[in-house]
Amino acid sequence: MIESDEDRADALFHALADRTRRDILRRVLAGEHSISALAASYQMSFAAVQKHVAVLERAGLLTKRRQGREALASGDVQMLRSAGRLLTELEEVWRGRISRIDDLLNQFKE
Amino acid sequence: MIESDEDRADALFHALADRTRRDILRRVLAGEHSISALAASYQMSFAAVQKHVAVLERAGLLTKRRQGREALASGDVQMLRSAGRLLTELEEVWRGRISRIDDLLNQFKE
DNA sequence: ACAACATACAACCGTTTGGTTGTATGTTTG
DNA sequence: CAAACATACAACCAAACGGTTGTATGTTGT
Repeated sequence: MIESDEDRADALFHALADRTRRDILRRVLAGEHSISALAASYQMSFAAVQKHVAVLERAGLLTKRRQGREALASGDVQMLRSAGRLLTELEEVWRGRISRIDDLLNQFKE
Repeated sequence: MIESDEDRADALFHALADRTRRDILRRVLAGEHSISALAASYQMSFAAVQKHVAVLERAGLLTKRRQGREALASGDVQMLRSAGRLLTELEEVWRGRISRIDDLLNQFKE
C-alpha cells in the first residue's frame, strides 16, 4: 500500500471532516489526554471515540504514547500545518502562481 | 436544516477529502470550465463528475453559472481561505492563544 | 425540423463510515 | 488475589459515499 501525497491528503481531510474528531483534535492540541478522559466528554461509546482517535492517528494528526494502563494522546501541529500548506497550494493555483500547474492539472490525463 | 459553523466545516473538509474533487477544484480555480470539459479529464462517467461538482458546490468551494446549454464552474477562493482559517484556529489552540478555548472545548459537554 | 450536445436527476449497487455491543488482555489498587 | 479500570479489537448494522446506467429536458447547429 503506497502512501502517496494524495493518499495522505485524503486521510488528512477525511480526518478533519467530522466534528467529533475536530473536537478531539482541539483537546489533544491543548494538551495530552487519555482515551478514556476523551471518551468521557462525548455521549457516544468508548469504542466509538477510540475509532475516532484511530482515524486521527492514521492521518498523523495525533500520536499516542503508552503510560501504564493509559494511552495518552497528543496533537501533532506539524501535520496540521501540512494540511494548511495543501490549501495554500490550491490558493496559489488560483493566483496563477504555481509553476508546476501543468503537473498538477494533468495527473489524471493519459 | 440549520447551517451551523460545524456543518459548514464538515462540508468543507469532506469536499476536500477526495482527490478527484481536489483536482476539479484546481482546474476551476485556474479558470472557468464547463462540466463536460471537466468530465472529459477523468475516466469516470459524466454523472460521477457532476456529483463531485455538486459536492464542491454545496461546500461553497465552487459556483456554477449558466451560459446557454453549458454550466460554467469556477472556484471560490474565499471559501478555501475560510477552510484555512479553521486550520489556523486549531493551530492557535495548540499555541494556547485562543481565549474562547473553553467555548470550543465544551461544545459537547452538558 | 432534427440530430447532436450539455446538463439534470433518479434508481441502483458494492464499499466505507460511524456507531453499537461483546469479549479479551493488561494494569492498578484494596 | 480479586475487583475495578483502561485499552484493544472483532462482529455487526444502518446510513452515507462513490460509482454506474438510464431517462428527461433544454440548447445549438445544419
